[in-house]
Amino acid sequence: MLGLLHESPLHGYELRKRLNTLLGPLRAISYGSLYPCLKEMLADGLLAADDAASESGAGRRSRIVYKLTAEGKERLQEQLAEGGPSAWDDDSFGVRFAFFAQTDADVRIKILEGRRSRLEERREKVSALARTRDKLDRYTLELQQHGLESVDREVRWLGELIATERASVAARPRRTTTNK
Amino acid sequence: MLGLLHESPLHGYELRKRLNTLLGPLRAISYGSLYPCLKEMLADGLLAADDAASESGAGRRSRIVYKLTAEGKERLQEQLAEGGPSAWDDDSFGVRFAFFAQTDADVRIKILEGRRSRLEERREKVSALARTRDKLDRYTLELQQHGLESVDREVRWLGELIATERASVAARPRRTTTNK
DNA sequence: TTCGTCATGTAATGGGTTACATGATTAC
DNA sequence: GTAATCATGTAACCCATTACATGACGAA
Repeated sequence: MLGLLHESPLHGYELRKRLNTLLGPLRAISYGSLYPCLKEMLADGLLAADDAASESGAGRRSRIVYKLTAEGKERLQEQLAEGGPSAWDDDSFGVRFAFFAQTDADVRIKILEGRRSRLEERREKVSALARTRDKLDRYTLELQQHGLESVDREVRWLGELIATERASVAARPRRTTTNK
Repeated sequence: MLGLLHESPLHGYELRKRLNTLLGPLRAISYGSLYPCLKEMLADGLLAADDAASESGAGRRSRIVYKLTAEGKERLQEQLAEGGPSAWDDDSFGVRFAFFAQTDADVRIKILEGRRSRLEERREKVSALARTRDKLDRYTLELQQHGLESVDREVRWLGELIATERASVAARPRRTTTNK
C-alpha cells in the first residue's frame, strides 16, 4: 500500500484494484481489511487524507484520496531498505520485487541472491526426498519432476537478473557510494 | 487427509508430516487444526481409531492409528469423482492431481482440461493488461513477462498430460464403459 | 427502471495458527 | 542428564473474509 501510494495518491477503491492486479487474483484483498487498514495508517500519521468531494463540480460520490506523509515515506524507505530473510520468502518476494525500481541496487542484489539460495535449498530438499523413496505413482512423480523443473527455471531467471544487476553496478558504481 | 489415509492407515503425527511434504512447506498444517479435524471425522464416522499402545510390547507413547471406514472411503470416492470448477482452481488442483492414481481416467482429463483453460484465461487477462498500459518500469515488466512464460510452460505441460491421458484411454477404452 | 460499477464503511463470523500443557524415547 | 524428536491435545487469539448497509452515477 505504501509503495503504490508513493507512486501516486489514490482513493481506497482504486488502491484495491491496483493491489489486486499487482498481487494477482490470489491473495486479493477485501474492503473489510483495506479500509480499516487505511484508517489505521491515517491514525499513525503515515497517510494524509484529502476528501475530493467538492473538486471539479459535482463529481460522483466523495472519494477520499490518500497520499504519503513525510513519515509514511520514511517508513516505506525503511521497509524497502530491509534486506533480511523476510524479504525473500514466498509471501513477500513478489511485493518486494514489484517495487525494485524504488529500491537501492545493493539491496536488490541481496534480495535476489537470498531468494535464489532459498529456492536452491528447497530444490535440494525435494530432490533428496526423491532419491530416497521410489514407490511413487506416475502422477506424484510427474508432479515432483515438474516442480523441480519450475524451480530450476526460477533459479536461472534469478541468476540472469543478478548478473544484470551486478553489471550495471560495475558500470556506474558511484550511485551506491554517493548515497552514504 | 482421506486420500493419504486410504493409501495406508496412519497416526496423526505421521499424517501431518506426509501432508506437509505433499502440500509443500507453504500451506503447512498445524496440530491445532489437524487433531480437531481428525476428531471430527471420527465423530462423523469417516474414520476408525485404533489405539496402538499395547501392540509390540512397550512401544513409545500410545499412538492412535486412523484408518478409513466404509463411509470414509465412500466420501473419498465422491470427492475424487467431483470434476467441477472447484477441482481446478489454485487451491485444490495440486491436491487433486496428487491423488490422480485413485481417480477415474475421464475425471482426470476433465480436471486437466479445466485447469488448462483456467490458466489460459488468466494468461489472456494478463497479456491484455500488458498491451494497454505501457508506462511500467523494467522490473514490473520483467515480472510480468516471467509470469507469462511460467503460465505458458504450465499450459504446455498440461497439454502433454492431456495427450497422454487421451492416448491411454483410446488404447483401452473398456475401463470407462465397464464401470457404468 | 433496473442493472452494473463506483465508492466507503462496519460487524460478525470463521477457522487456522500460536502458545501452552504433557510425557515418553532416543542420541550425545 | 539434557536436548531433540516423537506424540497428542486444548484454548486463546488474530485477522481476514463475508455479509450487510448506504448511496450516487451511467447505460440499457
